[in-house]
Amino acid sequence: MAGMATTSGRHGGYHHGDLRNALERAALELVAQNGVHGFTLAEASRRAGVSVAAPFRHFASKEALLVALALRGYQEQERRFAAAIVATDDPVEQLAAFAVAYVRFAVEQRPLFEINFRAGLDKSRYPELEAAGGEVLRVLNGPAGELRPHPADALALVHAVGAVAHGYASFLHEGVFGTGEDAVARAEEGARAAARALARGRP
Amino acid sequence: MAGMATTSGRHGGYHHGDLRNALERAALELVAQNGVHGFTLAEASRRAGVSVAAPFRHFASKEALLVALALRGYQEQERRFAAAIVATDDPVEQLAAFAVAYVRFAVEQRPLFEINFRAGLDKSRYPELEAAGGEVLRVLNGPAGELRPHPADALALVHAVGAVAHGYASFLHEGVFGTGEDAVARAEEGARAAARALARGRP
DNA sequence: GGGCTTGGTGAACGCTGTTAACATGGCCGG
DNA sequence: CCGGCCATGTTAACAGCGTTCACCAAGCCC
Repeated sequence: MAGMATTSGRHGGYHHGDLRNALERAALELVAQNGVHGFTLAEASRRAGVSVAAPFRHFASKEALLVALALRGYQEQERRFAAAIVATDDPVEQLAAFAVAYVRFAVEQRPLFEINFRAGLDKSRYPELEAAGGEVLRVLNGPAGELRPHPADALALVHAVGAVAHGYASFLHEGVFGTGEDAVARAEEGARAAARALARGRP
Repeated sequence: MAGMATTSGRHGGYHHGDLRNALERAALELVAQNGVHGFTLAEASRRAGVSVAAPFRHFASKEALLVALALRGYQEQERRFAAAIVATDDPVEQLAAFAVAYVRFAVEQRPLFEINFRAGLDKSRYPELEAAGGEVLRVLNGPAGELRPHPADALALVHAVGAVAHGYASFLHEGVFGTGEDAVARAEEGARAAARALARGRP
């Protein structure tokens, strides 16, 4: 179904009608299959049923397509983190839920996670990325941040929990915990336990 | 000096004499400048003063060159982690030193760090990598591991500290802590504090 | 000193990203 | 209703990349 040129059938011929989205979806498929370095604009064009030059009507470059997806990745992180945090009032459990949500995002949206952290996108050349990344942090701790207790070192704590969750996610993808659902569970449990330990172990 | 064809001058002409090492050094330079995705075998060949086909006498593919460097990266991690751990007998401080060493490795050997974790090398297709990665863990905790107290959950603790250190290193490279020496110090300090909190916060 | 092995060369292939010139067709004003 | 415009497709071309192949140079060993 991904090889069809159109989704609604209205634009049968010369014009695709929804190429931008079709390219983004094809890109995610390719990243899922071959990793971010194995994604190719030409192959994405083929899957969308379009010539290799067509994508440049919608994206300035291959990198720009990845940037668009990276933005979606940051938004998705934001959404998931916010949902995790409002689920409880206990600040320790908020951090634990944040850590678990981080690992789940890396697992369930692996292509987005890879694009965000392994595509080598130069944030200084794409200020939109910088902004989106900051936005994610702001959800956790900022002016009107969502975390309840707001101690003075809340930012440092969020950094520490984010770091440990990121590490578990990376190690999971690296195969350190093995493969399969067991490995995912180990990573989630490790991240949760580490978040609690960090939240309590800070004087 | 990296542009010269020979290092010792003995092989002036047709044969390079030390091409394998020259290519590895050129590759590290390129990764340092352009990131792992911006490294090009052709450019490395040019810097070594050799034709683009020459590298294939020493490496089966571009990926194989990266694998060779990844092995060096794992060895370097091993060396640094072992040194950090023998510096003290206090198990908590051993873990803290390990975390700091992890961040320092990422900073001082950034190209190796990037090749290890961002090159997208398929460990299942390069068992040597799998083995080298396991070796690093063995230094920290294994049969005859170096960590002193060896509680039952020592492996989980090493995973947690490794994860948080990896996260701090990644966030540092991502620019989360800003740029410059201050950012490095913040990452090191965060990793050290987190390691201590984890080491103590585990019942 | 002749031949084998190691390690270079140059040309060629197909694939990639990217650009330029041209084609199509949906839509909007007359 | 229709003619033209603009967004969005096409084809053709280019340079750079990884990789292979046939050929060549030179150090080495008997």
